[in-house]
Amino acid sequence: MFTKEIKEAAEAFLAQGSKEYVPQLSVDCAILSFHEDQLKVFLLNPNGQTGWMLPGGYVRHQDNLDDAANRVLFERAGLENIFLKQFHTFGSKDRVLGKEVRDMCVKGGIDPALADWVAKRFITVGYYALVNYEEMKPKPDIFTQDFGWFDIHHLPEMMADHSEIIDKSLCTLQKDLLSQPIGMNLLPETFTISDLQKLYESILGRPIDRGNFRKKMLKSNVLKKLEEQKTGQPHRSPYLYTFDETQYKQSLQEEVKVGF
Amino acid sequence: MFTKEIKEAAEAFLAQGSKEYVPQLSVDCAILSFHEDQLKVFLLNPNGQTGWMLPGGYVRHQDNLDDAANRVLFERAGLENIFLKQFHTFGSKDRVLGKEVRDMCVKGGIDPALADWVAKRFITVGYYALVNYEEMKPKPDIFTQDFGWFDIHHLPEMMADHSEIIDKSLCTLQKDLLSQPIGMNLLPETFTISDLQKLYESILGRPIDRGNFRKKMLKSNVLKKLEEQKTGQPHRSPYLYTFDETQYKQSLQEEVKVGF
DNA sequence: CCAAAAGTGTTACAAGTACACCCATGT
DNA sequence: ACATGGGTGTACTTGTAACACTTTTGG
Repeated sequence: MFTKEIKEAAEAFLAQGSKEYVPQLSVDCAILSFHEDQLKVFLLNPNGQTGWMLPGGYVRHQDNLDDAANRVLFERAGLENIFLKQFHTFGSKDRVLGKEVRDMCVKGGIDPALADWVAKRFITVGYYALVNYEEMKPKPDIFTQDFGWFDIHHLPEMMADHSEIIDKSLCTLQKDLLSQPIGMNLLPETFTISDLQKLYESILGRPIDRGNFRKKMLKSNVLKKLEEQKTGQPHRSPYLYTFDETQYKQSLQEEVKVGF
Repeated sequence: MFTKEIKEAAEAFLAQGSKEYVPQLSVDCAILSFHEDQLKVFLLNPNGQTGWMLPGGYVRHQDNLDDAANRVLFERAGLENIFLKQFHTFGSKDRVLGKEVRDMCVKGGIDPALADWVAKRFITVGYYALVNYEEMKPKPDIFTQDFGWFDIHHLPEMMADHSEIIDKSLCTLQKDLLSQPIGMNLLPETFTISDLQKLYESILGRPIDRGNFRKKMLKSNVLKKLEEQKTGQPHRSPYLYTFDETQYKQSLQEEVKVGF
């Protein structure tokens, strides 16, 4: 199951972890992207396990909580300066991976005592990240046997409460859609209005009226119409757009208005 | 500074704490109420300190995170089954009360080594609670020298990052106001529309048009008009209202609609 | 009677909803 | 030419904002 090098790396990681990290605290990242008209989430399948999980990490004593989440993103996805937002902290007393952890150690010939600190009950802080599918460079860590993208509306069998975490991240994203523009992080540099609509529909999980979506988006001023058109399809060529970064960031910060 | 009994209780608490609680993790509660036309937050002033802080607590190994928050509410406010909502987790690496804790121990004649676990860097999960001012029965704990209600828009000097936590709780409540009815927890059994409006205005921090507020509230169906009127003021007697609990809870659960 | 709050109505404008219509493109 | 998606427009409904008018009350 483990090569000699990986086994040694795993032992080294486990041996130092109990000193280096804040105990019983982790961060988990729902890394989301948009590909083939689907909102997808990046998942890992750990060595010797059947279920899938979110990429996560621990919080070093000298790190802010957000630093830890950014580190996960950098180490697993090779991405920096990404849209990343904390959305909820999960603290059920049953959040324990003791069995799975000991199981993995035994299978890999590692002394399970080294992993005692990982086998405890963990509180995890959930973050969601929005990334571009093409720019993402997934990097497995030593405990990963497989990884990949999954349609967020059709998840595989998940470990522990990770499907609940994903549900909550999606729910938060849906609410954020109310008051914020979304897309600069998920779409390529240029795109059509139709692409943007498909993104919104995949997030909301329901169809949107074409004409109304178009009007609302154009009125918001975050889009810049380009001269180019997208060709190669058996239909009328749509115009390409790009985000006006200044306007986009401005409307990200605008406060939500209550109607009275 | 400490009586003998309190000193012993404090020592006992500190001695067991490092075993009983998840290390370096706390919950803090912004307990909010409405009184004298102001949105108020309940604060504590610990022994020998000049600044104020939110009531908080630690998470027992056998407790869910939410249980810990509910315990704080019960121990400090004598309240059960209260509206309580997690809103953010604060994890700056600088969240350390080492100096203050050791200072308090020294002043109180307690061995500072007992408080080593409290003096570390803490990650805290923020909750806000909505309570009825009259029903609240504040109970000081052994480390409290003073406590009281403060206008959330005019806070006293706060310890550490607690003013930031309160700001975020208020901001969250303002956003929640968009999609949820608020008031059943904060107002007495019966109230006038004007009372409700003052509550909304104190949360939002800005005036609302009287006529429009009234129409919007009545249209939402969460209010039941009573026969009684409120008398005793030198003006026209307003009708009293109460919340329709069924409708209220229903609209609490309704999902936010995005305009498309 | 009067000041001030309560209850109600009016109007203008913006936003959301549901369509219908023509246009452009590769096959 | 034609099916299909793209771009645009219209009519209807609903929501928001600002404000005016009347009613009721205790002093």
